[in-house]
Amino acid sequence: MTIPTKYQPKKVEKKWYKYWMDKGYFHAEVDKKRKPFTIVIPPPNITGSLHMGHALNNTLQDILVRYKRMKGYNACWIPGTDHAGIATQNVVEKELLKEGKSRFDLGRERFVKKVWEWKEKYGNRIIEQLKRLGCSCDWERLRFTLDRGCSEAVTETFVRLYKEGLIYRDEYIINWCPRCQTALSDIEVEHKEEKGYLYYIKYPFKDSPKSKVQSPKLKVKTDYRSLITDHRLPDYITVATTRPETMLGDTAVAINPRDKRFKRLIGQILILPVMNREIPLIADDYVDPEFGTGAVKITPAHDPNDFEIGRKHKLPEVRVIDTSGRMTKAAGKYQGLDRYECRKRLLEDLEKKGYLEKKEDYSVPVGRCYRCSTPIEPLISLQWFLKVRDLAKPAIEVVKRGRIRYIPKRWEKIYLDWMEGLKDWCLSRQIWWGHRLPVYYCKKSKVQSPKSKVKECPPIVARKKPKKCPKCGNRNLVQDPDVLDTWFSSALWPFSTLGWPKKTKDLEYFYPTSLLITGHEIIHLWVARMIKMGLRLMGDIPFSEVYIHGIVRDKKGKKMSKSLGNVIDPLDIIAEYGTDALRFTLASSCAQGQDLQLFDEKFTSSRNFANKIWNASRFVLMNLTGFPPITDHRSPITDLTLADRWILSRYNRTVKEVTDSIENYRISEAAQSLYQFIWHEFCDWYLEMIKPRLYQQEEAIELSSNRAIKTGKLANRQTGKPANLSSKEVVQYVMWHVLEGILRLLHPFMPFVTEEIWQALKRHTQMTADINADDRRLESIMISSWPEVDKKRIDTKVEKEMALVIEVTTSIRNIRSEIGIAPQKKIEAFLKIRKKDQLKTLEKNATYIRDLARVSRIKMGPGVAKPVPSASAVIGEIEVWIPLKGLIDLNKERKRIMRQTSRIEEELKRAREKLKSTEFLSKAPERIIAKEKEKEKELKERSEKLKKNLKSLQPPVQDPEDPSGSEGQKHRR
RNA sequence: GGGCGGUUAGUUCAGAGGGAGAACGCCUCCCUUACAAGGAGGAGGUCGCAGGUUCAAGUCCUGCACCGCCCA
Repeated sequence: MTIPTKYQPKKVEKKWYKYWMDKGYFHAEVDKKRKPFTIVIPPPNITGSLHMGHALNNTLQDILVRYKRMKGYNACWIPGTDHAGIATQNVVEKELLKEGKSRFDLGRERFVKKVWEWKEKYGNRIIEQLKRLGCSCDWERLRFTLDRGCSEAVTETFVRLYKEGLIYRDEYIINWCPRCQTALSDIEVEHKEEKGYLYYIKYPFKDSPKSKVQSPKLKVKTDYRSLITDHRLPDYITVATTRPETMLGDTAVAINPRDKRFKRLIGQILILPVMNREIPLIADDYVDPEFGTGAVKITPAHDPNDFEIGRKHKLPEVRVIDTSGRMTKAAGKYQGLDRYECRKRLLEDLEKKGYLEKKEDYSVPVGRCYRCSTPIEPLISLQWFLKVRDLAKPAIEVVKRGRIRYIPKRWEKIYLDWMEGLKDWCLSRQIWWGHRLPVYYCKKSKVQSPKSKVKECPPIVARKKPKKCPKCGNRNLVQDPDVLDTWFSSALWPFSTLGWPKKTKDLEYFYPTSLLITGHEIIHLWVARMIKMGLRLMGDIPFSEVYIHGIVRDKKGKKMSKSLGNVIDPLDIIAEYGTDALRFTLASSCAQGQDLQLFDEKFTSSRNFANKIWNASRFVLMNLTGFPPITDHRSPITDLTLADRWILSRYNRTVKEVTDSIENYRISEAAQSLYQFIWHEFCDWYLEMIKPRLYQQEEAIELSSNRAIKTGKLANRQTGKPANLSSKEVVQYVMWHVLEGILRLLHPFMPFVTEEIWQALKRHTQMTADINADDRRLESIMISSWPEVDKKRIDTKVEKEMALVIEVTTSIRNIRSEIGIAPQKKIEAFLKIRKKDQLKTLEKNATYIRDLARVSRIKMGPGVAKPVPSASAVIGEIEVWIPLKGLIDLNKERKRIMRQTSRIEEELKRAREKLKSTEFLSKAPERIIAKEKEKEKELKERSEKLKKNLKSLQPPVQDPEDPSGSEGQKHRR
C-alpha cells in the first residue's frame, strides 16, 4: 500500500473541490418533491479579505448546509458580495490618492467606472477564499448587492415605500463624517469614551447689575444653593460642556424645570460670551440636574439632543460648523478654522476674558465613523429618511410570537429592546458608489441649496426617469446625486437574491429561507432590517431561525484587528495545517453563542486529529484485503464479539449525539463527540483490540466458549441466507462499517479528508453502504446520506461489560507503568472475582486484557489466592494482583497503594458524613440514599483490600516520603 | 448611567441541584508491524468573593469585585 503516513491536505483539497464543482453538487434547483433548506450568506464586502470571523461564519454555514444536504434536503446556499458603499469608495479613493488625484478630478462617471474596474479585479478575491474554505455555496447563484437584479429590487422598494408614505425627505440633524463627506445612519457611528475635559463656562445675565457685556467683571464663584433664597439676579450662570466650540452656535441655555435652584431664573436673557448674542434661559425635562452645574448650553445645529429641544422650543438653528468640519461665517472671527483649532483658540479667548471657570478631566463620549474612524459631526442637513416605527411593529411581533427564533435566546431581548426605541433611518449618502436614489428634481427647484423656501415642484420618485415634470411639464429633470445606504440593499438580500420583485419560482420555493447565521455586531444593521423589509415587501419572515455566533479573539481575549497586529490569517492556517484542521478548530471552539479564542495549539490539535483519522483509515484499508463486498450494511450480523458489539453501540450513540447536537446548533458539542469517539474509542480501543483477529487468523483467537465467533454469520438480504463469514471477516465488516459511518458524520466538519478516504474506501471495498450500487449518491460522500441511528445496536449492558474489561486492562497498565515494569516484559496477572457475571465477562475477554496489558497469563476466579509479594489494584469487588517476586522495588508499590488509599479514604469520609446526617436520610430521595450507601460500601471494601495488600508488602515503610527506603531501589529491567 | 456575557486544572473551555470533566500543555516510560502529527501511565482544581435557599450548591437567589461587549 502506498498511502503516505501523513495526511497531506494540499494534495487533496483542490482535487475534491473541483470534483464537487464539476459534478454540480452545490447547485440546487426548484424541486417540489423535496424540502428546501435555504441559507443566504451574509455577503462579505468586496473590499474584504477572508479573516477569522468570515472563516467561522462560513464554516458554520457550510456545516449546516452539508449536513442538511446529506439529510436529504434540497440544500441551497446562496452566495454573494456586498458593494459596501463607503468602504469601497474609500479604498478606490486611496488608490487614486497614490496618483495624487481625488475622485473630483475624475468626476462622478469616470470614478464610478473606476470602482467597477476595481471590483472586477479584486472584488472576487473573497469568493475564491471561500472556495478554499470548502464552502458548498451554489455558485451559479452568485449575486452582488449592486448587480442589476438587486438594483431593480432597491428601486422598487424605494418607490413603493415612498408611495406608501414611509420614505420622506426632511431637514434633520444627522451624523456627518467630515472625511467621507457623507451622512451616516445612527448605527454607523461607533461611540467610545475618550479622555477629554469638561469645561465650565460662565454665561452672564443681561440684566444683572454687574453684567457689562463689553468687559464683564464676574465673581469667581456663584453659590447656586443661595439662589433659592437670594432673590437678586446673579451675575452669571455656569454651563458645562465637552465641546466648547459648539457654543458659538448656542441659542439657549436650559435647566430642568424642577430644579429649585434655577426655577425663578427661567425666561431671563443671557449674553453668549465672545459672540455677544442674547439667548434665553429655558426649562426642559431633558436636562439632567446632576450633570455639570445643572445648566446646559443648547446648540440645536450640532447636537442631536439639543436639536430636539430646539425644535420643541422653536429655537433658531445656528450652524457654525460646515461639512468639512470647519467653522462657518456664523462663527464670527473663528470662521475658516478647523473645529479643533477653533476649540483651542476659543478656550484661550474665554480664559483671557474670565469666562472659563474651570476644566475637569472627563471621559468624553465621541462618535466616530465606522468606516474611517473620523469623529462625526452632527449637522442639520436635507436627507431622505425611512419611517421605521410602522415597519418595526410586525418585526417585533414575529420574534415575540416565536416565528423567528434567535439562538441563543438572549439576543431576542437585545433585538426587541432596540426595536422598541427606533429613530428614523437616514437613507441617503453623499457618495458616488452605490444605488442612486430613484428621485428626480425639476431643474427649477434648487437641489443644491436646500434652504430655499421658494415653492418648487416636489421631487419625483419613479422607477424610471420621467420625460417631464408632472407638475409643470418642464423637461429639464435631474436625478438626485445621492446614493442609498449600503444596508438598504442588504436588507432585501433574502428575496432580491431569489428574483424579487419578479414573482419567480425560486422565490416561491426557497423563500422564506431556513436559517441565518451571523455575528451579533450586525443584528441591528442587517438582521433587523431584513426582517422589517421581508415582512413589508414579501409579507413573510425572511428566515425562521437566526443563529448568532461569537466573535473570534486572540489568546489574550482581545478582538482580532489589524491595528493590534494580533490577527491570525485563515489562509495561513489553511496553508500550514489544512482547511479541515481550520474548520474543525473553529467548529469545536465555538461553544454556542460564546466568543472563541484561537491560537496555534488548537490548530495543531485539529491537524493531528485529521492525521489520526487518516492513519486509522490506512489501517482499515490495509486490513480489508480479501474483504467481500457487502450488499447491505443493515443486514443483521450475528455472533459479534463484545468488542464488536461495544463499538457498534458506541457508534450508534455517537450518531445520535452528533445529530442531536447539530439539530440544536450545538456545533462544538458535535465536533467534540466525534473527536472523543473516533480517537479514544474507535482508535484507542477498538482498533487495538481487533489486531490479533486481523493479523493472526483464527487459531490465535482464544475466546473460549465462543465458538460462533470463528464463523460469524452475516445474513444476506438478497438470498435471505446467512453468509458464512470468518471471524476476520466479521471484524472487517464492523471496522469498515464504523469507519464509513464516522466519515459521513465528520464530513460536514472536515469535507476534504473525509472525501479522500471515503473514495479510497469505496474503491477498495466496492461498498454500497445503505445506498444501492447504481445510486448516484455513491459518487461522493458529499451527496451520500447522513447516518441513521440503529437503536437496536445501542446496548448499555455491552457498554458496561466493556467498561469492566477496559478498567481491568487500565489497572494493570497502571501498575506496570507506576512501578516501572519494562514495557516489553510480559507479566502474570491474578484476578479474584466473586461475581459470576463479571467472571464470565472477563473470562470471555481475557485475550483482550492479555494483548493490551502485555500479560502472558491470567488466572481468574473466586478462589484465586494472592501471590506474595504482589502489586495490587481494586476495581469494585474485583482484586487485581501482579506478582512482584524478583521484579521490582516493593517500596514503589507501597507508596502507590498508600496514595490510592488516602484518596479513597477522603471520599469515604465524605460519604460517611453524609450518611450520618438524619436530615439527609429523611429528606433525600431513596434513589440518592441507596446510591450513597452503595458508594460507601464499595469505598470501604476497596480501602480495606488496599490496606490488606499493603500489609502483605513486608516490611512496612517508615517514611513514605523517603525514596531511599528499603530494598532494591534500582530494579531496571 | 442602563443592559448583556464571562470568572471551573498551567491555557482554552464543557458542565445548569445529588460522586469535579475534556482538549491542549506539563512530567515519566516507550520508535510495539495505522499513526512519534503516535502509544501507555501520571501529576494538577477551597469551581472569582461574601451571604442566602436546600438534606444536598460550579449548578438556584441576593450583593460585591474584576474582565469583555452592547446601548445611552
